[in-house]
Formats: sequence, structure tokens, C-alpha cells
Amino acid sequence: MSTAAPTPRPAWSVPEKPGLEGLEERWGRVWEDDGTYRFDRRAERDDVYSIDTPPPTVSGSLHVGHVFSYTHTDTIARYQRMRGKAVFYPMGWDDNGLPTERRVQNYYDVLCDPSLPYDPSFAVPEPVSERSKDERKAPKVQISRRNFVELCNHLTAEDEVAFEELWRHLGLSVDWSMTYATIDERSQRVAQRAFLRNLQRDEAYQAEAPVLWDVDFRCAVAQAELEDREQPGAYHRIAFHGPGGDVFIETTRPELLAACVALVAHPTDERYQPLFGTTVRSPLFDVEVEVKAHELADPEKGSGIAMICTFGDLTDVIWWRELQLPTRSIVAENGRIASDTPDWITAGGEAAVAAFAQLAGTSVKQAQAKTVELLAESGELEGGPKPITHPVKFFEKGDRPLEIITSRQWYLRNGGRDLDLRAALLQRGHELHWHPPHMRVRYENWVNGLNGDWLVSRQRFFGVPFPIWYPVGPDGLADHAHPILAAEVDLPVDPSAEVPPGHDESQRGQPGGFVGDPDVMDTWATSSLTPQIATGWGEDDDLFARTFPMDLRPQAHEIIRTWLFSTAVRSHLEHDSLPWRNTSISGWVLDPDRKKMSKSKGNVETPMDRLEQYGADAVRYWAANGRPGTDTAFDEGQMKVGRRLAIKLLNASRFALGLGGGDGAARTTDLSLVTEPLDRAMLARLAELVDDATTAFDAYDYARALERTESFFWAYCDQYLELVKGRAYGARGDEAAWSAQAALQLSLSTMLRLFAPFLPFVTEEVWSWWQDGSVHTAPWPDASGLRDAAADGDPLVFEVAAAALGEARKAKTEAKRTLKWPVDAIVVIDREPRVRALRAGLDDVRESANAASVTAEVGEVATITVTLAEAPDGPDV
RNA sequence: GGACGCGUAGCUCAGCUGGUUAGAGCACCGCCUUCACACGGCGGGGGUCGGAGGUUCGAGUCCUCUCGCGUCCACCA
Repeated sequence: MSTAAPTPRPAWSVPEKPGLEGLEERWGRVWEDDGTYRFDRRAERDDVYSIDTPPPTVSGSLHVGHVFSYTHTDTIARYQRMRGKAVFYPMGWDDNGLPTERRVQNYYDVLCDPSLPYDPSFAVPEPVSERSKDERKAPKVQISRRNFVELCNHLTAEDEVAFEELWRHLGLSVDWSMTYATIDERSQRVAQRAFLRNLQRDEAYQAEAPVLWDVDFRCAVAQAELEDREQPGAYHRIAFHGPGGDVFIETTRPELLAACVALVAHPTDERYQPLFGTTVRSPLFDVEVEVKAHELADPEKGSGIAMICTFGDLTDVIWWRELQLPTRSIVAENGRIASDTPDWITAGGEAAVAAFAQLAGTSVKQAQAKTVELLAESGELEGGPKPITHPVKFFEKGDRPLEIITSRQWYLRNGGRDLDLRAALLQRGHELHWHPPHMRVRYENWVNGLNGDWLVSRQRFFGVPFPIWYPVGPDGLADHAHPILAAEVDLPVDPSAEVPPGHDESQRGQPGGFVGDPDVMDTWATSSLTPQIATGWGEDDDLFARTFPMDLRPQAHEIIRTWLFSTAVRSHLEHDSLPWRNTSISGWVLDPDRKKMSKSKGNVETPMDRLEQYGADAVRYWAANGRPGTDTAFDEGQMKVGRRLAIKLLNASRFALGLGGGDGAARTTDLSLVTEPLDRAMLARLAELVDDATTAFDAYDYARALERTESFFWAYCDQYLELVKGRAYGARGDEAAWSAQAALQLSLSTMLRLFAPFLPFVTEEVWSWWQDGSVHTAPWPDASGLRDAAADGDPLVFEVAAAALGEARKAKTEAKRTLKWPVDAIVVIDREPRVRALRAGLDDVRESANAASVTAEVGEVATITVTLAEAPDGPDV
């Protein structure tokens, strides 16, 4: 036992009345000024923890779901930093793509017309919301592509400022010197370079093929952007005419009758077997089509025989391809029936031409009504339409059902039609560590369900252009088979504004000249490269070597099929590796009715209001309670609890650090002073907690780490602090007090660090009262050091002492006395180990319960008997 | 149609490889006022763990079936 007085330390600044107000601003500024979260570029790869942060879409406002999932990542980042890693934690902004285009169109009331020339004098218009009523009536202003892109850049820059402010307020430990935007020059260069390399390795190709087409956006859509919506429709039973009589098909899309190329039934279907190989004639148009057999025809569906049109749905495409049928397309890019009469209709004679003339130029919806009318008149529609609801494919951002049209597009191989590549990508999914593990199934479902390669070209304006031109032949037509590629050193290029090597602008569009590829890349074609963009692939080789492959991709589960998968594809093709070792999948934030919170549902919470109301630590506390992959209810109650926790941390710290009468003499970190069994017991329990929290964090289970830490902390405040208070003030002499004070400081330092990933502001505040530097760069607590300090401490001492104190409190509460009411006697009967443990803490129980005597005896039946004093004139009053 | 997840107190959730009497917070009820904390403290009531079988000395936990909710995927004529 040490008898030396503790070494005095410089005076600490423990505030008289600590509070949470203003902590975000104050510490946010200090962290920025001190570069607390700066990435250390000297660190070798093994000492780096790199995070592929999801770039939020900059086309509106951040919502509470963002706050939720970004907090999860931040707790991991902070943990890894305290474990000694150089954390590479950049932030990106996803300003590329359709959401931005739409926002700009609406915000400024403009439309892009790519045929217009650039107008350098075009000024940023006043937002629609600022305009007068009359001004709003003016027609949309048509502007050139380059002017449009400039407007996109202008608006997103404004949004990005607001986003960064919110993230800083939330306390994300991002290195703000390393932000990127998915439309900035570096991202464009990376996207174009990656594409050119894909092209050179034959991983990218162009093809004239049927694509899913949004008739409003007039743009191709990829499989990953589809969603099914239940729509009303109707079966129409329609007669085709064969030599042996009429054949009835049932269809939901009678308006495509003119596009029919064959009928199809299952090979084993005895009803139709005699027809296979024969031809029948279509109603209205009298076009001869063959009857085919194919496995995909379902005898149970409709009449068991279907008409194949080019194209009504994806099954039509399969039949068309596998049965080698002709193409008869009648739906134009604008979603209307072609206005020119196709030649196969002309061949059907006057009646056919007349019928088609009634449909030409109408929308598919109008065409359907007209076709039904015509069929009814001709007697070829049996019975009326039978209403049904059925799933129909939509672009996830679109308003009308997708059509399928044939057009020339760029594709990237993704295993959709290559079994070896598919197997390799499934293997990548297996190598990746998923948190939680069951999310891998979604990846596998998706990869196994791919039905084609990745369509990466989009007929839009605000995006990364393809760095490609085409020669124009003497006939004035572009020669797509011989693309002219940009040189890597020239990237990024805009082929609609720049000219290919060896050409000049006067040759654009001229016979013998060139044209630029008019399309831009799918937004995912850039987003799938965020690891390469963030780590400086091809831009900063040194950084790249220190940070790639990355350690963590955090993201939401609904975009596993898009973002996670496409990123895995790009990395596999370019680097033959995974882009990251781990992925943590966050759940959704649900409103109290268990519905996903989203803007379109109008149930979003504005995060800044909540941050200001409860404080960032409190909001983070709520978020960190949402376990990985688990949908979590939006719960202000939890934010209140978080706020209370933060306040408790302030007050408990004030107590622990305010002992010793302000002279500083008793303040110490000399652990040899910890001699009291209760103090050692508490430290032994704390060591177990550190092990638990560390294990949980290593498994990406931040929620568990928080829960364990919090639960210990409340027991610490309610029980340990009460048990030790009198002794810490000196009731049992200096050495007993020093033991308490040293244990309090060690435990407080440990708990501040355990809480630091969750409550960065309040922990930093308390840390600053008595420690140098930032708690966020302090080392993560070490259980073995605590065990050394605890010596042979038995956690049971803490438990049984707390139980005895609890019984005394209960007796006082039930007798309606204050907690300071004196106790004559506490008699504890229990089994031997617990009795022994209690005897070690007997003096602390007596002190804290204000008891005249506490005795512990071994017995079979455990009881605690508390005898209160008659009047408040017992000991120590 | 296939797959995954979830059903534990009024609410939000812990309960990990099966082990005394199923836990926490919120809410509710009662009590205590200020020497860390009234933005507080102490205590209390409240659950046949969705249902039915099974394995086991023992099941909230493992197996089978089943019901409900959510989500992802699917070639939806």
C-alpha cells in the first residue's frame, strides 16, 4: 500500500455549471483549426483505414435517414482512429445525373436543347420561387447543353455548402480537405479513363438492340433502375385466322397487334402442337405470322398461346432473339405509334393501311382504345376486355410504363450474359465481409437474376460524356463501327464541344468529318468508381497505394443491386480485386407507422431542427442505437435519452474531477493508489466492458458497443459514485480517498474514450477540462492496463455492495424517508462468496447508506434486512 | 413464385455459442427537494417471449410446421 501523497498536477478547469449549449460550434472549429481529422498521408497501407463514403445526392435536402447512416460510419471511423489507424475519410457529392437535371429544370424553369449554341453571356436566372406571378407564366427558356451544365454546377455548389454545414454540425470526422463531386473534372477523367480501358479490353461494347425506354425522358434505362408497379390492365381475347379456323390469343397490349411477328405456345401443349410451323393471319392488318414453340410459353396463362410483338415485354425480346424473328417496331421514342405506315402493313392491303392510319401518331393508350374499337367492329375481339391488375415495369424515377425500342447503346459486361464473369463476381461477393452477413444474399439474388449486360449510355445532358467521336462517311452517316477514341492525356473531353485529334470544328457533322457521341454515361457508371475517384487512381499514385483497396463501404440495402454491385464490377475489371474489404449495410429510418421515411411520402424530418433541439450528440445517440442492417423507428424519445446521457456525463465528470477541494493535491493518475476493494472491483468490471466494446466494434456492431458502455455508465453513476462519494470526500482518511480519486479518474478517462465515437462533442468538452489534446486522437482504452490497476479486484464486490445499498434505498423510499435518513442496521445473509465480497466493501455500504452497522453472514436463504432509525438523529446527520 | 429479415412489457428494443426467478429505456404510478446532476434522484406495477409440435435434465434461444409484418429478387402474353 502506498503512503506517498499524490503528485500535484496543474489546475484543471472544471466548470461550475457545465452545459451542452454551443459545443458543436466550438469544437467543430477547434477540430478544423487543429486538423484533428486530417488524413496522415505518410501512413503505410497497413496503418490506414479507408472509407468509401457514399456521396449523397445533391438535389434537395439531407434528411434524417442520411443522419442515421452517416453517423454509423462515423462511429466506425472514430473507433479506428483511436485504434491508431490513419483514417482516410473523404466526402463526395453526387451531383451527376437526372435528379440534378430535373432540379435545375424546375428551379430555374429552363430546358436543355442540345442543338443550341453555347451562349457565354447567359446569366444565372432568378429561381422560380423568387419570381412574380407574371414572370412565372413565361415559357421555359431553352438553353444549350453547356449553359445547362453550368447551371447544374452552379446550383449543386450551393447545395454542397449547405450539406457540409449539416455534416459538420453532426460531427462527422470527415477530412474536409478531400471532398470530391461526381461531376467534377477529376471524376469525369476517372470515369472516361476507366471506360476507355474497358473498351480496350473489350469489356465495353456498343450494340443496336432492344432497350427499355422511358418515353418521357426519351432515354434508355438499365435493369438496375427498374421497378415494378401494379397497374390496372385488361385481357383482350383476339382471333387470329388460320386455315383450320380461328386461334385465340389473350393480350394486355392489343395496340401492339401491328407489331406482331409470331404466335407462340409451349412445345408440349397438345392444343397447339398441330399449328407449329404453320402460319396464321392477324386480325385488322392481315399480316401472316408463324406459330412457334418455346419453353417460356405458359399453357396456364390466358389461352396458352401468346402473340409475340417487337416489343411488348422482355419475354418478347427473348422469343425474338431465340426464335430469330423479324423486327416490326411501331412505337417511336416519344411513346407514340409511328406515323408512317410500315411496309409489312402496306402489304396487307387497303383495309390494313386504313386501320393503321387510325392509330398512327397516337399515344399507346389512345391506340389501345382505338384498336379495341376496331376489333369490336370487325368481330375479332371475343367478349369484352377482362380487367386485371398486373405488375408493369417502370423507370424508378419515371411516370409512364417503359416501352421497348431498338437503339444503339453502350454496354459494359457485368456477368449478365457471361457465366464465367458471373461466377467471378459471385466469388467477389463471397470474399467481401458483409455487416450484417445476411445482406450478401441480396447481392447474390441480383447477380443470379441479371438478364443482360449493363447498359451505360443515357440520352441526357448533365453527365459524363463518352470520350468518343465517330467518322462521318461520304453519305453523311456516322460510322459507329469505327469510333475515334480520345487520348487518356486529353481527358476529360466533351466530344460535342471538342474535336478529335487531327480534325477541326468545321468538319463536325460534315461528310468526311466526324460527330461526337451524343450520349452521357449512366450516373452509376461514375458512382461505381467512387473508390478510384476518392483514392486518386491514375491521379495520385502515392495516395492510391496507401488507400486502395479500401476498408469499408457503408451503404443502404436498396442500392446493393446498383451501387455496390456496379462498384464491385468496375474494380474486378480494372484491378482484379474487390474495391473494399468490408461493407456495412444500414437500414432505413421508419416513421411511427413503420413506413420508410421519404420525401415523396411527406413524412420527412428536417435534421437541422432536431440537431438544434436536442444537440448533435443526442441525435447521434439515437442513430447509433440502430443496429447494422436494421430498420429503425424515428424516435425523439431516444434523442431525449441521448441528451440526458450527455448531461449526465458532464455532471458525473464534474463530480469525479472536482474532488480534493480545488487544490489539485489529490488529483492523480497514480494507479498504485487504487487499494480499496470496491474501487478495484469497479475497474475489473470496466476492463470487461472494454473487452466487450472492442469486440463489438471490431465486428462493426457499434450499437452493441454503445449499449454496453451506456449500461455500465448508468450503474457507475447510480451505484459506484454513491457508494464511493463519502470516502472520496475524505470520510475514511486520505489514502482511502486517494484510492477513490485515482479510480474515478481512470474510469472516467476510460469511459470518455468509450463514448467518444458516439458523443464526440460532450466527450471532447470533458476531456478538455483535464487532458491535453483531443479525446478523438487518444488511444482506445486498454483492458489489460485496467486489469493491472484493478490488481486482484473481484467484480462481485461492486455487485453485492450495490445490492445492499439498493435495499437500504428501497426501505427509505417505502417509508417515505429521504435517502439520507439514518439506518440502524443492515443485515445481509447470503452464500459464502457473496458474503466475502460484501465484507470487502462493508465500509462503503455503511457510509453511503448512512448506516450505523452493516453485517454479513453466510446462510442458505439470501435476505437483506434493513432497520431504519426512528428519528433523523443517527450517525452523520 | 423464390429468398432474406423481423414478431419479447402500452411503445422502442437488448437478450450472442440453450442454464438460477426473462432485462433496459420511454410512458405510467408513488416517493424524495437541492454539498455531480430538478435538463435531477430513488422505488414500484406491467410480459404464459406470434401460434402448434419436437429435441433436451432444461428452450425466448435449436429443429419442423404455421400465422402476421417488412424487404429484395423473378421470363408479369
